[in-house]
Amino acid sequence: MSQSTTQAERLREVSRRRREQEKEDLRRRILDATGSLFLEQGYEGLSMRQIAERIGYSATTIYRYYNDKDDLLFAIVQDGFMRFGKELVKAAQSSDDPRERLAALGQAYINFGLKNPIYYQLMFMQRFDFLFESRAEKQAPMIDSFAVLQQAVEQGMQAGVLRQGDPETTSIVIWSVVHGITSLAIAGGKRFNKNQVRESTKLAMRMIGEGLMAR
Amino acid sequence: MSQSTTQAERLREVSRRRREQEKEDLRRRILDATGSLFLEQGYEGLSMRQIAERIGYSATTIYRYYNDKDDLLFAIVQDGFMRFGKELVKAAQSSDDPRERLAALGQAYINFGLKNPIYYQLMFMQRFDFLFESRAEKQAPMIDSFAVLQQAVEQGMQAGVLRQGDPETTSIVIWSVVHGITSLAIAGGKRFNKNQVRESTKLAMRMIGEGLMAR
DNA sequence: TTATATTGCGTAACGCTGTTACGGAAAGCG
DNA sequence: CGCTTTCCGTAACAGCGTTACGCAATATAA
Repeated sequence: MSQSTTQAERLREVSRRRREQEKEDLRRRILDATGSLFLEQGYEGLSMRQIAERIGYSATTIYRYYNDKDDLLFAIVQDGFMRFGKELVKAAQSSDDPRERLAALGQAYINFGLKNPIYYQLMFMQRFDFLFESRAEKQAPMIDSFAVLQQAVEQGMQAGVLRQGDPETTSIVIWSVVHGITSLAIAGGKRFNKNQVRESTKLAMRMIGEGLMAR
Repeated sequence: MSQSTTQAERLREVSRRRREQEKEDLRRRILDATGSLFLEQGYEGLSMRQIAERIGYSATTIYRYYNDKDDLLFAIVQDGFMRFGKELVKAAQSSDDPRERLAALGQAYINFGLKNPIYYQLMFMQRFDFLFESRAEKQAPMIDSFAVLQQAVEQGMQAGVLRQGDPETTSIVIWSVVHGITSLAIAGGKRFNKNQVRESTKLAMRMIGEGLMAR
């Protein structure tokens, strides 16, 4: 029955796993609470004490799971980039045609920003520094998101749809366009209405089409 | 000699002016201290008490000259936009050719961001909300800066250099490109080196040239 | 079962922050 | 000289991120 493990040893094992699971759960609860509170209060007005209150723990407890507030925010940004990356991947898979794929990527980028403005501001405007900060090599989600675009660009070049050149540079320029429109749309609020966003997007797409695509 | 004004009246007048001048001076000193401190400490880590200490006053005194910290920051942003606007105007005046003018504007925009990264982050990333917030109709510097670009676009369209279309939309798209490159260059730091910035700028200019210019 | 070791968490505190109520000193003014 | 206005500092409030410390509960071993 017990193959070289006593009952006590097995109990110790499951007990250890349960405690690890509880730790993971609490860590997740902290992250979720931070996320929801962040959506309500925004970047400023997000405090450790409020997060703690929401999950029913003391503020100091958070420090057993995250080094400091920046660490917690970095996790939020990571979470955002994972969702962002998924949207981009979904868009990239929506078509096999490189041209349509790039258009879908651009639209997916802008849509993400418009649907998650608070997160977008954190990820790309307020804490832009996280994007390039090497945080114990844990910045995979950011890199992956860019990789999706760059890969599409490379495919476009190989297929002869995009003009030849450095894929990274081309990706950066495309990123610049969609980021600019997105951030302007978010900040503009009422002054920059939906129609203007749509028109700008349309014109930007055409500009990319005629400025970067091969003919 | 005294044309219907007594000496006492004249004294009262100059005294009043002197006090007004002193108020203006102090207001300016607060703004300058905030600016220099902001350049050193950045957006976070800029406190009323530090500003006060730098000018030799109590922290509460600042509140006699600015409503709150946001009001003070708004003044800083205004200051930044005045300098920004001047750079743009200078660039616009550098050439009579609409094509060259637009290129100069784009380059001036990017240069401003690279030379004043701290200010650029405040103006266009951290407190982007100031851009569109109507603060007692005091947002002229922001509007003016955009106006310079939009005017150049209109001239370009009239001259047949730029493709016909809504000047505002075209301006937004151009702004998006330069803003994207600038913010990426600032945030990227070492990862996004000067050469990449130059290459991206060059490609972006060409994209604008072939995507928005008439042929 | 009992004793020891480890883990998990809260309390209290430090030095900050933005902001306000209040009082006192100085200057203007008749 | 006396009154009024202007100007500014002190003290305080509530809140912030963060840390040192200690207690209680649990796990482990005898």
